[in-house]
Amino acid sequence: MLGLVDVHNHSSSNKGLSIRGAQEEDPPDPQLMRLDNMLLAEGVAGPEKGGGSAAAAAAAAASGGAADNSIEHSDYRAKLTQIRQIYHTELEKYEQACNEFTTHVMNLLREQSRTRPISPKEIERMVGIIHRKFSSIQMQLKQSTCEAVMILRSRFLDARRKRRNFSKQATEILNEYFYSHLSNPYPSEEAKEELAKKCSITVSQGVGSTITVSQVSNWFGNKRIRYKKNIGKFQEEANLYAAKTAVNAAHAAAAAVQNSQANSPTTPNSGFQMKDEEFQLDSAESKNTLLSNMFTGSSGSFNLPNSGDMFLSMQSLNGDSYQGAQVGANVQSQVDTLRHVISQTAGYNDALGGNTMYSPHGLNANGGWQDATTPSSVISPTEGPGSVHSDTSN
DNA sequence: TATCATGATTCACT
DNA sequence: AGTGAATCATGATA
Repeated sequence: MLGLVDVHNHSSSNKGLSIRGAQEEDPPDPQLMRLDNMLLAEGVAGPEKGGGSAAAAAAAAASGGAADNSIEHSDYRAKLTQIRQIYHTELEKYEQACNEFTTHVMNLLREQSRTRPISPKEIERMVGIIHRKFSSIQMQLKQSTCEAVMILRSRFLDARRKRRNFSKQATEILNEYFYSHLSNPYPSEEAKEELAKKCSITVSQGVGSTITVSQVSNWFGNKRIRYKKNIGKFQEEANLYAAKTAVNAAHAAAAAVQNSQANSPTTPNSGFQMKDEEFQLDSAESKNTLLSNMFTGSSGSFNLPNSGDMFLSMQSLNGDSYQGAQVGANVQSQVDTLRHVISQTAGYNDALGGNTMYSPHGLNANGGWQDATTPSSVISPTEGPGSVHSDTSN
């Protein structure tokens, strides 16, 4: 049985006086057994190595959570280690105190034995009392340790079982990504990690509140499905974020234009300018045609020498220069935003119940998102299933 | 307290 | 393994 104060091992200094018997007298306490078993199971008692990881894994398995538990695990382990340390420190203190007290009593008895006869039975009785007293103290320690572990564990589980809303900033970051990648809202593993990191940095939900990659995945899963289910409901939100990112895109593009003009002063007119007057076209249709031409129908598979250079990117889209290779993330985001902004300025009425302003260009006929890596997935910004430009023009 | 919003879970599918 | 869809469970709000 672990953790019981074994005075025998420490009482060699009690010359001549036997102090055995205390434990033999006590029947095994079932409650103490339970506490010991639990502490062992939780990795608080027992061998130091790997303490708590099994329990954390068990807790994770019990919660049925996804694979991305490393952060929670390390959190859990760290706290369990803390509890473990406190437990062992206290235990040691109690052992020491018990020994010291026993020694002290022994010395007293020894002194008394000069003036009166002291039977071994009396000594045993005294030692028994001391041991029982310290055992009960130990029991309390074990009990409170168990409680601490239970609390930690329940918190660990609750954090995953209970739903907690993300902070506004975190939701904003996720939404910004979603709406600026609306044509293909499937962040890569790296992007998810990046988002999780970004959200966790920005988030101030309190101690230990991080957003994990699986939470990002959950969020995008939910978002995609809910967006698709009721695009109209998300119109306003989409407009908001598109406008937001459009500002960034415009800034980036303006900077890019400046750059490129500095490099080549004789910019051809066919170049893409981030100015409204460049899009002074008659109808939404023509604007969308322009866009369709610009993107050659691809929802975003083009090769960029410099993903941040909007102007050069657009020029490189002419002809067959796009390769269907890796999408420049920044430009893709800007492209999505621009599509939205352009469709937004195409004369649709905001008052029309909201299912017209932001056409779900990223959705294909089956209601699924186009695969951005498939060059054949030609889709016009407003030619998706939710496209209602013909309706709204009436 | 009813209702909606939303994060998490489950399951089937590819 | 990643995703869509359905569903659950809880938080927020009117």
